[in-house]
Amino acid sequence: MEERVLELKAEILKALAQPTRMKILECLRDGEKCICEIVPAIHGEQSNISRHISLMQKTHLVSTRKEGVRVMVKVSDPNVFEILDSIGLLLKKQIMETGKLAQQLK
Amino acid sequence: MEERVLELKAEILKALAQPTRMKILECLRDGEKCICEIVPAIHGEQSNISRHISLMQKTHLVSTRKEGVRVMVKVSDPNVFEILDSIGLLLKKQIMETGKLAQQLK
DNA sequence: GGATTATATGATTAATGAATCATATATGCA
DNA sequence: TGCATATATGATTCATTAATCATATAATCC
Repeated sequence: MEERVLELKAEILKALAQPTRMKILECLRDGEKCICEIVPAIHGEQSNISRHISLMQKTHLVSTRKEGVRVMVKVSDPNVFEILDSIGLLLKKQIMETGKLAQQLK
Repeated sequence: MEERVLELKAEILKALAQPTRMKILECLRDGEKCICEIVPAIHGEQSNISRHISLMQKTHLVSTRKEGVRVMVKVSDPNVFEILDSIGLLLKKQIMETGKLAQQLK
């Protein structure tokens, strides 16, 4: 596979691979939300959330539009949720097979 | 979602989100391979590949078994490939919609 | 036993990432 | 105009990561 394509795929995966960003995405499952709603919903810091959203925008995971002072955010492609769900299933299987949650594995 | 589950999901995604590791996984699409085959196949450094495989083993993406001196590696769950493929599709759509590859976006 | 091959690991370096605080910008409203 | 609210961003700190070199361990074969 082309190196550049590999890097782009890795970039998308990296953008998904962070708890705070996953929280933001989960928070957007039920559609577009304003940043000022997301911040309290996930108990985050405004500046931190702002950076995470900006990062996900650069990787095209989310898109934004201004509405007055507010910035509305939505997930660009519903497949993002499918991917997150697949990871969830994978984890569930791992837990059943290895007892992952019980262990204190890092 | 539970914090611990989020972290585990993020860990899996992080383990996927690295070009060298993705190369190793792609290399394993056609089944189990010995590390000494993987190293030249992806033009990698032995010690580096060793660490990457060890990391993917900890996150249960791959499993290994010894066969003499050699260590045979395989992907633990075929869903891993499905997830990689989904990312590929997502990227393809992004490229069509945004011209990602053309841009010099980081 | 000694050489060879395969793999793992300690130590180091350089790069990147996340969080935080303080502050800047921008929009809307009294 | 001035204030309040929403968001972005510079600077900093701390932690994590990937790669590399050198070396250690382990299995096989002569």
